[in-house]
Amino acid sequence: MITKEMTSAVSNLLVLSVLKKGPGYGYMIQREIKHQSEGLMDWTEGMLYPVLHRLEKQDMVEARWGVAENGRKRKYYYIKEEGREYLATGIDAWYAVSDVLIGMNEDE
Amino acid sequence: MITKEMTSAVSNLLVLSVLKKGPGYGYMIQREIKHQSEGLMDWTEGMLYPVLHRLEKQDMVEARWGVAENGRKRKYYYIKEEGREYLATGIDAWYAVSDVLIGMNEDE
DNA sequence: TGTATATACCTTGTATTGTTAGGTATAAGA
DNA sequence: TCTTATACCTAACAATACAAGGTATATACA
Repeated sequence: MITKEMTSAVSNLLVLSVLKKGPGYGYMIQREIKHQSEGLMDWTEGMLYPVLHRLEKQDMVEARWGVAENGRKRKYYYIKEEGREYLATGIDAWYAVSDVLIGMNEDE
Repeated sequence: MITKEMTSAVSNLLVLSVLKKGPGYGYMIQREIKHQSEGLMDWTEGMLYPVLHRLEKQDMVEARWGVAENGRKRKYYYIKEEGREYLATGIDAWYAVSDVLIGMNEDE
């Protein structure tokens, strides 16, 4: 029961987490997140592409059209320094929120 | 740097976490969350009250007008069984998402 | 050859919701 | 008296997940 709000909260972070390890393109990122989450997070394209476009507009990633081995066109995304910083601070923030949630629920 | 999306993702859970320990009213819930988060989460009223009204409409809490010791009117909220269940599954989901995020960032 | 599936990109409309900015009212303290 | 804290509320705006649509090419299979 991953709420859409939780999805929203981590979408940027998960995409950047993928790109941190190397360039990626939309379809590949979608499958990678699905794989890494063991099917828990299976984003629609209407979810994925706007995220990528937003990250690009915010200068966290850079997009370049490229060609795959099979000749198919692909838009590759590369993480930028700002993206790395955003990811690092975002993960810290996630931990901070987690701590609050856990702290308020551990003592019965 | 808690994003608004993260706030959105835990707002229900934090309010229910407070009410799990006993009845509460708006202003008290707001301060309690601010206190428990050490100031990290300081919600505006325009944020808090819609959350409470939503939880009520979704039958996760019950609201009853009451009177404080000083004679001031207060709207007290009581968690319902559905609220407890939502909280439990919500926390599980939060852990699951956390695991994915951590898993994608631990191996360098 | 035809066709279904996987790959690969995109946008638009709808509903939800955080934020900002307002409003009302009472109790306590200076 | 006046300010601050307490205590509730709503409306307008902007951001965004999701559903549903669109286009196009490569591959596998009948």
